[in-house]
Amino acid sequence: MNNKKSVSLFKALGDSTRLRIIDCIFYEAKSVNKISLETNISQSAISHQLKILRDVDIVRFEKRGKERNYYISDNHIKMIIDQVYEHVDECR
Amino acid sequence: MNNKKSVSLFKALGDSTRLRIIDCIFYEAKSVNKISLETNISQSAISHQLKILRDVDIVRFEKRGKERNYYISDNHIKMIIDQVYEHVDECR
DNA sequence: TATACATATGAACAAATGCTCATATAAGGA
DNA sequence: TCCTTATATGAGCATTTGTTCATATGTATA
Repeated sequence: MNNKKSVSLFKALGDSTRLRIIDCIFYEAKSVNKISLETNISQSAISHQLKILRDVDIVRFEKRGKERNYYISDNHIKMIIDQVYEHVDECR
Repeated sequence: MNNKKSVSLFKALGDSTRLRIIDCIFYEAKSVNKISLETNISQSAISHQLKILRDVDIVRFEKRGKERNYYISDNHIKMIIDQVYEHVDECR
């Protein structure tokens, strides 16, 4: 039927918390704790939302001791997000 | 705060029904009825969802008699959607 | 103006979503 | 091994979302 993966991808991006997380790690990988501190969103909420972002492969992590450093999976995703930001900026 | 407009845009795209509507009118404007017939989604549901797409300016319409011919607002939006389709196709 | 067709809209309801709180798991250091 | 720090996860709950059904609005034509 309709492209399920695209829906999931858009859905994952269509949430304020998740977009804030994405912004937060857009240019450098960060631990869950750091994301939580910088965004002022609870650790639990961050973890829950990171799982959703992981599931659609928007983010991945690298282990570093007991930390997990999350980053945006690839540049294509970044480009798409950038395009949307550009688009909404243009429109006014 | 976080870019509300981007969230709304992604959210609007993150629904199966709405993406089917978008696919349906991607290359040519169509009336609500035609969209309803081609997608096999009720007229009411189409109307409700078109409102959401209108609100974030993903679609617009042109009156043509008693019909309203809906189309994708601009090419930037189309490009973004295309990019996502491309992206999910690549990933497998 | 009356009728028919096209579209929009409100209410109601079920399903999905996101948060918090409590707790589990994982991993490094004493 | 025990403790501490970092992260994940499940349950519960309130909110949001998408659908249907019924009806309203809008517009052309007889």
